[in-house]
Amino acid sequence: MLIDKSPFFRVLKNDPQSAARTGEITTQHGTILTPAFMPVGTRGSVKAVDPTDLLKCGSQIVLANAYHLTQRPGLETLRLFGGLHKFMGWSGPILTDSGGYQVFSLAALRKIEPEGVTFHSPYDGSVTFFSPQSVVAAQTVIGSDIMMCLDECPPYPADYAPVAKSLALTLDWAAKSRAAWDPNSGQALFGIVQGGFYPDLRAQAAAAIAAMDFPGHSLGGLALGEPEAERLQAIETAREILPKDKPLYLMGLGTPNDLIQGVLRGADLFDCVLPTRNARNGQLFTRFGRLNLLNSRHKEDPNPPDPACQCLTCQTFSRAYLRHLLKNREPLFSRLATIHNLTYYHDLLAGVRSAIKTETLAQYVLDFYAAQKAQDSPD
RNA sequence: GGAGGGGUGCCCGAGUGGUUAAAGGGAGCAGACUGUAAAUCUGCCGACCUGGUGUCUACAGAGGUUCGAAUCCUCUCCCCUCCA
Repeated sequence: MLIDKSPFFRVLKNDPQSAARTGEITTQHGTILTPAFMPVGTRGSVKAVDPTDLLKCGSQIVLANAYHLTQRPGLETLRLFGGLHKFMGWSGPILTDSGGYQVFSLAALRKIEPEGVTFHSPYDGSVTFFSPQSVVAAQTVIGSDIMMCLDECPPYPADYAPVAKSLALTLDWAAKSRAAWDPNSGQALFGIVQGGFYPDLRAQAAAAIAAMDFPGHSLGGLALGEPEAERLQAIETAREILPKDKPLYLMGLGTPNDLIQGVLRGADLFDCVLPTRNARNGQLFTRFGRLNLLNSRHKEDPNPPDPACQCLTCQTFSRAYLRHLLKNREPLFSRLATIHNLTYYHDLLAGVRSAIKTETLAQYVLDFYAAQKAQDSPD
């Protein structure tokens, strides 16, 4: 019997004036409307909120981290529970990062070799070796719907030669990851385009990754301190080379501005710790800029963080009360702030999807910046 | 009534003759945060003036010793513990 199998990715509509598009990614755990933002739940938990909160915020897919999960709780525990979905109580799609970012963020604790990376665990000091193959295997146990290749995320700034050398390693690992992946597993594997901010290296990376025929593509090594112009150039360079019938994921991005600029350059997926981390640190993203609830001017402010926001936090609580919770380290603050920031991020991209469909994206973007400018915003 | 201990900046708390406007916390104020070793980190934090090797005020109060005191001496006020 012939089964009509949905394609992994489908573009529903292209924006006539930019590279932006809206589409859908189909996984075994559900469909993701793109462009989409993925909240970061490194250890199988988006800090401060539970799966019910996530659904209410508009989260369609969450990100977890293969490196951290292998350290704790460990693959045996996850295997016992039948994968991360059941373990964490999230039945929607999951994307796992490989641990490539930890090659960057835990630079003092790892050693890179041609075959892989040796990490000294920040948890207990134990030593673990990660190869491209073992990382695919780990993500298979985790059961993520979208897996990432092990890569090396070079720091910024970096000279040409070391970036070129790093890229060669990442491309070698990508080929090995691709070979270790079972295309019929129901789990997708994305190749990662590195190359720093040298256009020829980015282009070379994009071409090489495209040739390996992954279900989707990621751009790594972004938002490491480089000027925005360089970041956007790197995205455009890769976008021109990568096939447009596959989803493009901008790893680690970003600010609301990064999301808009990414969308305009054809990005479909984003993830970033900013909405969740900054929430816990008292900073809320709103339609009119960032709001630091620590500031004393909110001490007696009866207004919600964002009057136009429909989230639980904005519908129920004042800035003054939220500031009170924050200053007294009440655990409730983290949840309420995270709910708001995630809702804002998801609303921003829901608006983008809608605007692309109605061919009003240009106006949507203009309105976004006009509103952001209404108050001081670092973006 | 007797014996002993103690009073330090908004709060707690180091410091027992000199580089002390006075460690360290906390509070307060501001900033940062981009594939999470982050409910974290950084800066400011006596007052004043144009941020300077500037002026003034300051370690319960008053007086004294000394070139120099939060630090030593005397008295006063207050607090705590134990014995009556």
